[in-house]
Amino acid sequence: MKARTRAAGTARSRIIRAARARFASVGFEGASTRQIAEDVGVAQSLLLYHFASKESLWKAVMDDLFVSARARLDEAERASRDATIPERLMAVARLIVQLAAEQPDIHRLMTIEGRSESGRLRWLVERHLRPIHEKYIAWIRRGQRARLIRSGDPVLLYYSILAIAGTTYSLAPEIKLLTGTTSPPAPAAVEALIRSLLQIETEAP
Amino acid sequence: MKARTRAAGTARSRIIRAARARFASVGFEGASTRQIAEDVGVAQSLLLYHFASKESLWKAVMDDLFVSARARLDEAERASRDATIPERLMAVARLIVQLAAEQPDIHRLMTIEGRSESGRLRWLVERHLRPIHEKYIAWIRRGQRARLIRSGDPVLLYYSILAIAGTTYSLAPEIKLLTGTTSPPAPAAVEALIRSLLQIETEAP
DNA sequence: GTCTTTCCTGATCGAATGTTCAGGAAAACA
DNA sequence: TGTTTTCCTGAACATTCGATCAGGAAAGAC
Repeated sequence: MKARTRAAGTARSRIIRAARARFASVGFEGASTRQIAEDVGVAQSLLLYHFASKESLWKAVMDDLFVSARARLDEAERASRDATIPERLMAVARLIVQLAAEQPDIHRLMTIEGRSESGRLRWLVERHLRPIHEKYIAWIRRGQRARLIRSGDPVLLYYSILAIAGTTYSLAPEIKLLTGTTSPPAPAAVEALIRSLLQIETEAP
Repeated sequence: MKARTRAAGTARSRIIRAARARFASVGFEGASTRQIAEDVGVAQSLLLYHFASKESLWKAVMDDLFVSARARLDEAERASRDATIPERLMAVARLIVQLAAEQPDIHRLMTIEGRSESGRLRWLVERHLRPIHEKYIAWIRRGQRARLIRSGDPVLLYYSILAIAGTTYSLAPEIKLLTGTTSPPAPAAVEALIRSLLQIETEAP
């Protein structure tokens, strides 16, 4: 049982990883199952054995992505349990920047789906996005009531955080072509930008 | 001659408009010429009569987009000719926000191409992006030397402006699904956010 | 009127798309 | 060992893809 599931697991997970890259770069409609299968080095029919359809493969990619992301978000929340709301928010923002830097595909996948109201977007919002987003938007609102965070539409502020963190790394190919710089900005610099966006003052030690 | 070119002009431009929408929502690979033709209500072969290939249609869409955008940018520059560098930059930022609000497809098209190093991205960077971006990044640098703009990587700051302005409107479908709000944030609110990001102080009248 | 250029359609091409299915290989169970 | 479940392949399906081409319709030139 062990060897079998391990072998199956690697094949399945390698498919998911290749599919994530394809979906992230050319979108759902643009990605082809044959191309993904070739990336992995398996028969194309294997994709449809493990996942009933192209769409359910896409859902599996998203589930895989968000399961690990949400686990790390929970961890960041627990670690900052005793801090102030703005600092807890910054702890989350720091992780978001880190995730975006490690796996720019996350932001690519989400911005490619969020632009048109499709069934996949609805699925994504209800299953993964809403639980995450609503929590942190509520945090922003709390911080604003305590006058510790910049005023203004909390949704706009929240999406600005995601935009800065994500775009910096998901548009790396464009920025590289434009500037010639090989390495993207350090997460610390992006984090500092978000801090000044929210007008959270740095704590004196 | 007049009636003919007018009729041709409208057919051609209607194709460009429909192609822009399709490319923006499903990307280059995901968009199909047949679908675009159906949107316009013409034969698919007409697309390849006016534009030699799908790729040259995409380039025509981009040219059409940037010709008008750059004209308006030039106008904003001229109008703010006598202002300080930070205020000139804010005048440009205001226009960028306005453009993003009017035509969210612009940001969608650019973020969909900038994520993978393709021939189309290289074409776009050299033909349109570089002349625009390098100018404003130089502006940021000048403002920083005069201590009128927040310090930090100018490229990061510039792309953060684009990210905030664009994402707010290009992800409108997602935000609408998430929050239920029908109307996106007012451009003035986004502009104020950019101002505080750059730490540009509001002038006293 | 005729002639010529421009605009547009329909049919068609080979290649690629997602999906289905029969059957083989491999592993786990007995 | 033999049996059963799981994993995987190759061939085939109908549909759609971008592109080509012959020819008709429309419009301007003469």
